[in-house]
Order: sequence, then structure tokens, then C-alpha cells
Amino acid sequence: MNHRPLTRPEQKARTRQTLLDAALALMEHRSLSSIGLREITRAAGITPAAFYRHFPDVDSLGVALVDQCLGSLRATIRTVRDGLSPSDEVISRSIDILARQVHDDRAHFRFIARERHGGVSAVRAAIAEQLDLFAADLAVDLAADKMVGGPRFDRWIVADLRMISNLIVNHMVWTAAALLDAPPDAPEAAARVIDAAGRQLRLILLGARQWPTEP
Amino acid sequence: MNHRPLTRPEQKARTRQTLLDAALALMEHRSLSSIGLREITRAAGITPAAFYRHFPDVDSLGVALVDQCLGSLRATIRTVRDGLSPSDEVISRSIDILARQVHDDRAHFRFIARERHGGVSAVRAAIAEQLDLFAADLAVDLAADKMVGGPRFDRWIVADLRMISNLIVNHMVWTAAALLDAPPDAPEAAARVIDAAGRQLRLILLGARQWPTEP
DNA sequence: CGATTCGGAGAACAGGTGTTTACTGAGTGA
DNA sequence: TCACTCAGTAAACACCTGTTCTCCGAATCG
Repeated sequence: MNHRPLTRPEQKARTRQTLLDAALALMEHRSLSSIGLREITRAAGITPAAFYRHFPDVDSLGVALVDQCLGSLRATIRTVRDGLSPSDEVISRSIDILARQVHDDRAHFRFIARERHGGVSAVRAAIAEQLDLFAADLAVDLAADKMVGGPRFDRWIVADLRMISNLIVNHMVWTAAALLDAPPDAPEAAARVIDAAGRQLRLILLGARQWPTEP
Repeated sequence: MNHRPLTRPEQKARTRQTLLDAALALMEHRSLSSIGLREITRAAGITPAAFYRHFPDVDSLGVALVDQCLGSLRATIRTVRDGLSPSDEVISRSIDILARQVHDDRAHFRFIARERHGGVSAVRAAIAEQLDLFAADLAVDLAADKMVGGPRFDRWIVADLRMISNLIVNHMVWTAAALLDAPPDAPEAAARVIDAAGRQLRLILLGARQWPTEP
């Protein structure tokens, strides 16, 4: 165990993280705008006034939380997808990976789903920005023709690529929300959601294969 | 003008509606769980104590709001869809109708989108229930083969019908939310959303046409 | 007409809220 | 080592919250 005294930036980063974690935990049953500054500091074990050393207000903490959640998730998904060989059964694997991520990080996904159209506009904007990055990533992957046996995405015009990647990203977000609505200790309910989501994704890609490509 | 004194149930129903409207108006920039009972009564012009004559708490008001919003919307959509002759261009017409509804009733749709995954579980459940009814309606229409030139929905198994109607309902909710995110006085932004949504719906139906039907 | 119902008013309750202020004391760079 | 930086403390500020109580007065009913 390393018990050396923490350097000052380390200590600051640590309590900042404690604040973020406390806020995330409080948001399991409520939304960001209904959580008070004092409530967060109480859960984090610091004084209300000390909050201002880290964030100007609760909304800014929310934005930071978005960047942390979706930033790390994007990195995770990137590495996972790079490891996917084109010979895999892409659809069911993708949904399974999503389900696993949601299961391992319920709080993060719940936060995103809850605040995506929630009451704090700065947080909404931050989420929309990150989801746009997800869609851009996905469009690149589609253009790279990773979906073996699928349509020839590389011949598509850019607008159509964005159209379908937005559709898929939205479907993923909705799937995550549906998984969260299912009770965590009911594997059969989650399994039904996963099965339906897989069929829906398959249907979407079936439609994409038939989508008229323009020269 | 009818200035006769209102009967007692009429008066009660009127202030109840005033409460619902006041709450809906307050939710333009914030979510339900962050709105206080006193705030609602202040906006409605009544005493805090009088609130309890209508609802036991704010959450129950939220549930009533869901029923009112989605109940009337369901009726509207039903009549609209019954009036659609199969010869119309169904897809673009559907999206246009949705866009018009959203434009005319921004507050209602914003409420639904915001609270669908929001912090009040009773409201979430009420919304999920109503959306399920929407999906059931849609499944019936699909089975009735109203989509001319489309796939033979009447030969599908029930599970697949639900799967695709859920997908379409979700797409509609997301489209409504996207329209709300676009500034109300920017017709070109809304037009882009409408165009993209139409193409996505077309792609989904294209996939449905190819979906393997089982005997 | 008289008795009763009941939506709403008004005041009081204990407790929570965000923000500012002056202060402490440990880590830090010259 | 010594002056300094700065994360965190403690207390006070004015204000807002949900809930309960008693009371009023007009619509209602026998």
C-alpha cells in the first residue's frame, strides 16, 4: 500500500472525483436538476462552501459528468470495435457488448439517458455533442466496410452515412434505456430486450442493404 | 358569452386544469422533479394548501399530465390515420403530421420527452404504458395492411409486428425530441430533422419489406 | 329555507436551500 | 527555512420548501 502523503493536485482531483461520484449516486432515483449542492457535498463528506473550489454550480458538475461518462465509454467502445474481426457475427456481438457495458455501469448510462432530454440545457448540449462523436465514429466504421456481408457502405454519400449512423446510435441509446428499465435481477426481462434490440438492428441493416446508393 | 355561475364540479375541474397548465408551463426549462408544489400553486394563482384538494403530491399531478397529453394525442392520431387513404404517400405524410403536432403542442411533447426517462418513476411508468398503447395501435394498422406497396404485414407473427411497431414508435419519439431541440424559429433546422427522419423511416420500412416472414 | 358539503384562504411549523464571509493549516516553490 | 498558495472549515445570511391546522363562504341538497 502506498501511504505517502498526496500531492496537492492529486488531492484536489480526488475530492473532485468524490463529488462526481456522489452526484452520480444521488441520481439513481432522481434527476440532476432536483439535486442540491448541499446534498452533494453532504454525500461527498465536504463543506458546502468547498464545492465552489471545483465547480461554479451544480450544472457545471453535470457537464463534467457527461464528459467523463461518454468520453471513457467512447474510448472503451473504440478499442472493443477495433478488436472485432469482420468475420464475427457483428450484430448480436454489438448488442451483447452494449448490454454488458450497461450492466457494468448502470449509473453512467442512467445518467445519460435521464439527462439527454432533461432540464439542464448545458448538460443536454454536452450529451448531444458526445453522441454526435459516437455517430461520427460509427460512420467511419461503416465506410470502412467492417460489416461483412452488409451493404457497400463505402459507396454511399456522406449524408446517408450520417443518417443511418444517427439512427443506429439512437437505437443504442434507447436500448440502453430499455435495459435500465428492466429490473437488474431479472435476466429474462433483459434477455427479451436484448433479443428485440438485435432483431431491430438486423432489420435496420437489412434496410440499409436495400438503400439506393447514388453515384 | 356565457357568464352564468359555474357549478361546483365545473369550478373544481377548471382549477385542476389550471394547475396542470401551470405545471406544464413551468416545465419548459426544467424537469418535473425540480418543480415545487408552492411554485405550481403560485403560477396557478391559488394557495399551497388548496393543491391537496386535487392531488396528493406533485408526482401524481405528473401522472395526470401524462394521461392528458398522450391520451388526447392518441385520439388525434387515430382520427388522422383513419382519414389516411392508402393511396397517400404514407411516410412523408406521417412525419409531416408528427411535425405539425409537435409544432402546435411543443409543451406537451417536451414534457413527454423529458420525463420519459426522468426522475419520477410513476411518471415513467405512465408514459411507458401509453407508448405501449401507441405501439399496439400501430401494430393493428400494420396488420391491416395500410401501408400500400409495403410488405405483407398481415402474414407476420405477432412478435415481429410488435418489434417493428416499437421501433417505429421509438423513432417517432426521438424525432419529436429532435424537433424540440431545434429552435422554434429556425424552419431550416426543423426541415433538416424532418428530412432525415423521413429517410430513416423509409429505410426501416425497406428493411421490413425484406424481413423474413414465417408461416 | 335551513343544514351540510367542500374548495380555497391564511397563518404557522420545522427544516432545507444557495451563497458569502473570514479563517485555518498543510503542501509548495524560492 | 520562510512566505505564500489554496483546498477545506465554520458560521451566518435571507429565502424557500412541504405540510398541517383552523376558518370562511358559496354552491348544494333534502
